[in-house]
Amino acid sequence: MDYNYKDILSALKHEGYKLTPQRRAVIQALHSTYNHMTPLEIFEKVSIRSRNISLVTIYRTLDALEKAGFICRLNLETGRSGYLLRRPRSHHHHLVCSICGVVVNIGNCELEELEKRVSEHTGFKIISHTFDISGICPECQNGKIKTSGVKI
Amino acid sequence: MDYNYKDILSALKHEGYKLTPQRRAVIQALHSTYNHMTPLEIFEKVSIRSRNISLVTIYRTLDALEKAGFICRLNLETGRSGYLLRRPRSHHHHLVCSICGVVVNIGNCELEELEKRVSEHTGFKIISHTFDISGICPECQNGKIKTSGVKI
DNA sequence: TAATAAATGAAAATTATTTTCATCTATCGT
DNA sequence: ACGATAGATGAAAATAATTTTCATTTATTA
Repeated sequence: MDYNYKDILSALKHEGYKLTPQRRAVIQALHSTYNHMTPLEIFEKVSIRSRNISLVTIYRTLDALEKAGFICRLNLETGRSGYLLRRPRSHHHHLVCSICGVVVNIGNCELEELEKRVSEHTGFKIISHTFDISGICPECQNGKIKTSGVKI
Repeated sequence: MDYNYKDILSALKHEGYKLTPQRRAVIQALHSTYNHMTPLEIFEKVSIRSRNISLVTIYRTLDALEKAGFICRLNLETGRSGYLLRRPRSHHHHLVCSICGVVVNIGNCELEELEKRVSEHTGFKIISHTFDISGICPECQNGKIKTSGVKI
């Protein structure tokens, strides 16, 4: 089950956040695509419609949304951060195309068993794992130039 | 099999890099610990012995060493980069303590099978994967404050 | 509708990293 | 050992991402 726009608004409100036009705009932007966006990209996207938002607010909103668990943060190869709506809500990983940046989710994470063995072997108390795969998506393999998202 | 100081020097030379005192110092610093270090930390460590190195050179040397495959780069939780000598040379992953930063290697990567399934399912040509686990090491679970490395 | 805690924007501050360019030096052929 | 030279270095500036500060505004709730 994915989060939708209304889900997020009411959940945020329930957690004590105020529903400002800026926050609505950021959530809407994230909700409108399946691709990851950097804070700057979100800023640019949101700014097309209304001039009433600053990049700082984007950063702050993304922090809040990430803490509240509504979005995923990607460590992009460039060292920057990319964000996308959490789809699905359950634990999953991301497959990111090195060329066009399209993101495909990988569900059915099968790493818990490995994680358990690692814990037993090292004595670490495991908090989390990240598993990101990069590769070339089918479209880019065919030489098409493409930058929009695809849902799988 | 790990890389050692001499291995790296001769391999670098063989690849056309000049063996400058600065590069020797960076390699030595990386070789002296099993923990990851940021470029700044390496700079500070190296600067204790000699004043003859600039942070820029650290960055450039790390780039070269990473391209040549002698060191691993970690995407730290802070969004910064941490570097450590490639030990062992073979494919492996890192378990990083969220508190003290100690790094433990995880060999016998068992993700190739998963990677293959992902490739078949999505049509992506897989280039690489990252799998990083964070947790609390045994020492930090016991409340000890500790910042030095441990080899496992 | 008023009170107020939280959110915002503008600007500056911080921090990481890269680039530019003049100078220097490790290496190689003699 | 010596000189030529491609490559390496350092200083400073440029770039870029992110965070902080603080005065002002606003969504919420009584």
